[in-house]
Amino acid sequence: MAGRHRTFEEAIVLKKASEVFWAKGYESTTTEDLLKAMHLNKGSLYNAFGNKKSLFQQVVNFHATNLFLDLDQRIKGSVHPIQVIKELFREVCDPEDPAMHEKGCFFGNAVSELASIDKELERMAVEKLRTLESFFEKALEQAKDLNQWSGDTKTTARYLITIWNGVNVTRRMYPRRSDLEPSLRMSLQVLDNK
Amino acid sequence: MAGRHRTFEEAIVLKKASEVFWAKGYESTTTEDLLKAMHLNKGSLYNAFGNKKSLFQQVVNFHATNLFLDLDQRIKGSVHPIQVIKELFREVCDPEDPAMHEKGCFFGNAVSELASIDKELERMAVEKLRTLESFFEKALEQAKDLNQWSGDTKTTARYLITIWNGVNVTRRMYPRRSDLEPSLRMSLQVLDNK
DNA sequence: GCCATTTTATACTAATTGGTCAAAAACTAC
DNA sequence: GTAGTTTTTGACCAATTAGTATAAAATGGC
Repeated sequence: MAGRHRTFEEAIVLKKASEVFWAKGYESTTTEDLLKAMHLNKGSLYNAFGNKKSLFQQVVNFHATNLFLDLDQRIKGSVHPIQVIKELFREVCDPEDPAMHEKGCFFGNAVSELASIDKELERMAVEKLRTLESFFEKALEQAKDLNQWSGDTKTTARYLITIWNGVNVTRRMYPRRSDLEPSLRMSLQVLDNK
Repeated sequence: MAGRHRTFEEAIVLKKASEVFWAKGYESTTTEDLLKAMHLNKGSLYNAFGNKKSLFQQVVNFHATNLFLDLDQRIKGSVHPIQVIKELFREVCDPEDPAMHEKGCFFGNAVSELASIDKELERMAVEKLRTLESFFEKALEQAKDLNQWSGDTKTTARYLITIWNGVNVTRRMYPRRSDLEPSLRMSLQVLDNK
């Protein structure tokens, strides 16, 4: 294949784009915002990613792939799958970067914003949240096999994704860990069923 | 005071505006959308409500006033405050109009959308969600006084607002009542503490 | 009836939007 | 080196945006 090489790394510029979309949402992010963050020119962006919607779809997939790869790795080897779930929620309530609080969950944000705006993009974000739910389910099943937990896995997984969606809004109301911890502890009591 | 009278009812046009903002969010709602829904001309709208942001603020207050008036009434006379909370969540999971699912919670949507866009509007929506949380708290205290429930009211109220924020996203993932009910039942088990 | 005041209607504006285009630059294959 | 292909660059465009200006219509006090 002949022709000039790309001067940018796809993973790097997609990461940059995801930060902008994550913070500002889909509609409020302008092409100008993206160009600046990705250090690209207009032609390059449209040549490489098509258009704004297509870029967003690729960003969603990129973000999801990274997240679920990490989650799978964490759960795969673990002998304490319940702990993996708990740690995940702890990270949400007490992130290294406190600015994460105002960003919430990328997929949850997308669902909220796009539900009445763009059904195709909404369905895509919904699908990613469902994948996250299925990760919870997998972890619970694993814990069950290890006799570390008992309960209805499907119902509990759906309960957990609801807690997930919830804390990602509530953390904007109360960005301080100490304001979130007691109710989070209450939320996760279902994980202590032996 | 001389001059021509208004030909529109403020409450009616604010209701119309709230439906548009609720469905499409703040940024994606155009003045054209508002004008069409409110059956107003541009001049009338800007004369009566200032600008888009000011209109949004008035809509948020209008929506909140109506909601909290209704909630206060429901709880005021009730001898079963726990039931009032449960009914509220049932209505969310099984609304008369199924299209409500994709609209979610007006305030939660606003928080998600505006957290990184407009701090002033976000704080306003956060404040309304806090008021809703304080309503939960009041109902729980009332139940406690009636010896119908025991527990930590503050923590449980914060837990409930998190469930509220959560189901208002999860309902977009699963608009069917039967897909939401089991996990909702699990969520509300804390209300059965005697 | 007349004047002051307000609402309504519509034309207009300046800025921003997502997206296109054409030419130059950089590269591969031969 | 040259032809052919791709990426980069930046100017350009049509549509849409929130908001303004101006004039006509409607109202109330006198």
